[in-house]
Amino acid sequence: MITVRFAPSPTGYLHVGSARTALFNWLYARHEKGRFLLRVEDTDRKRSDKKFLEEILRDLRWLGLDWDAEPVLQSDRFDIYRQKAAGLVAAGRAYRDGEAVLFRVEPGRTIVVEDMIHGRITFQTDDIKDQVLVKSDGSPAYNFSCVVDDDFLGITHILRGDDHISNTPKQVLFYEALDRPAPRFGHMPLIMGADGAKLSKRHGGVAVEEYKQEGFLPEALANYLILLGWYPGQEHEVLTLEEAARMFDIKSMNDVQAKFDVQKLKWLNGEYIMRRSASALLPAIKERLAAAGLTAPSEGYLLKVVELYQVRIKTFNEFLPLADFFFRDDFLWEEEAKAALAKDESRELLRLFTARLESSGDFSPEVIEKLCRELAADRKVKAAALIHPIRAAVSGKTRGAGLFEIMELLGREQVLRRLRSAA
RNA sequence: GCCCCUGUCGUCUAGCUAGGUCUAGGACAUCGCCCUUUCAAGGCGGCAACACGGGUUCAAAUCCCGUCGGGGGCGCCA
Repeated sequence: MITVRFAPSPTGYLHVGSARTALFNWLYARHEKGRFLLRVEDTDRKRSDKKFLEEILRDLRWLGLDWDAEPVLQSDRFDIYRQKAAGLVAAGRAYRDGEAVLFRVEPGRTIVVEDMIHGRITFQTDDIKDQVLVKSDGSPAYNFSCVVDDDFLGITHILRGDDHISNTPKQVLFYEALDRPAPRFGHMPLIMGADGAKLSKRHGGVAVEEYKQEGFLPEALANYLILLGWYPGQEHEVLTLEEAARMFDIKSMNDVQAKFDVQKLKWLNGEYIMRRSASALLPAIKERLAAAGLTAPSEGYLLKVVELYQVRIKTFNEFLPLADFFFRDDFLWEEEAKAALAKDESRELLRLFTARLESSGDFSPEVIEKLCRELAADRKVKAAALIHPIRAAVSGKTRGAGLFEIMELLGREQVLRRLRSAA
């Protein structure tokens, strides 16, 4: 059985690149019916914070990941590392330099790593200097604690970022000195920003949390992230984690760095939003309403609004700017909407329409539309010439859901009030 | 400076392991048309790539070499 791990360092938020690493490890474990473990690399006590760890775990769960054992903390295992290091000193493989312990790297050797993603990679020990095992303050150096713990946890496969490639020969040397079998390694290319530079804030966010706040669905983010470096095949781009786990094949992972494309993420998110039932979208929408200090008149009302708009938004944050008028009278007016009411003829049409609407007892979309088209015909103008001003008066927007459905939802009183004040 | 990874449309990629079926396929983005009260959604269509230079071969996106480009590493950070 295979065992893999994700080893976050609790010194900050969960980076989307790290999230992708975690995702692929999870995918591999689930596909192989193996185990997925978490190890917390909190050896730097000054920078590590329990709060960060909790956030990271929360974000991993949010993405849909689960793990098979309680996370192991490296800060609990300092004695072990020191013991192992002392053992290497006793065996003559390491030496003390003050309080620190250094590993002696034998020159003139070639280290060959059969990488699961890149294939064979060779290194020369001449390029590697002696390695710190234990620092002067007694804490373990990264590569050493990493090896000790991966061995302790029974890790069989290490899937990590390309930035760890140069750590690999050092770690291989440690396994050898410890007389322990080394796991298989697989290094996946890093994600870059749209301009090819390191992914940063200006590319649209680096933290998983930021995407959550932007209004992305975890399923969409996870889906997008696994598409960066792995191709499930045509017709299979939109898939759940479970489907991905079933189809996953580490041999088909790409060995080329990929650029993070927010456009495609948005498209995917839009796909998820539009395919989901409106009621499933309610919690996220309610959050946005609450943040703006708004409330919906009723659950049923909100549900209908969402049904009307879920096909038109790519993220949840796009909802309110488009649909605020359903929840407040002081809604946002687009400049183009104001322009639609600027002409005297437009307001004249609006007044005539308002009068006809007032005298109608029925307020169904069909009747409103009939009234609208009749008036247009009577005045010998195109229906659009009337519809646009009405939309503007009622919503302050030039775009949105079908006007007659909007009006029915808003209700007779509210619509008439807005029409009168706009005319 | 040294070491390592890598180079197919703007982006993600299929194809490369076993060279011909590739006038290089799909998706996102973009452009146009249809639908239509608008915006979406949907349908149809267009634009768009084998980094460059050598070599091997009857034949190269696919194999080999070099150049150039992108990225990572060389911490008592992780």
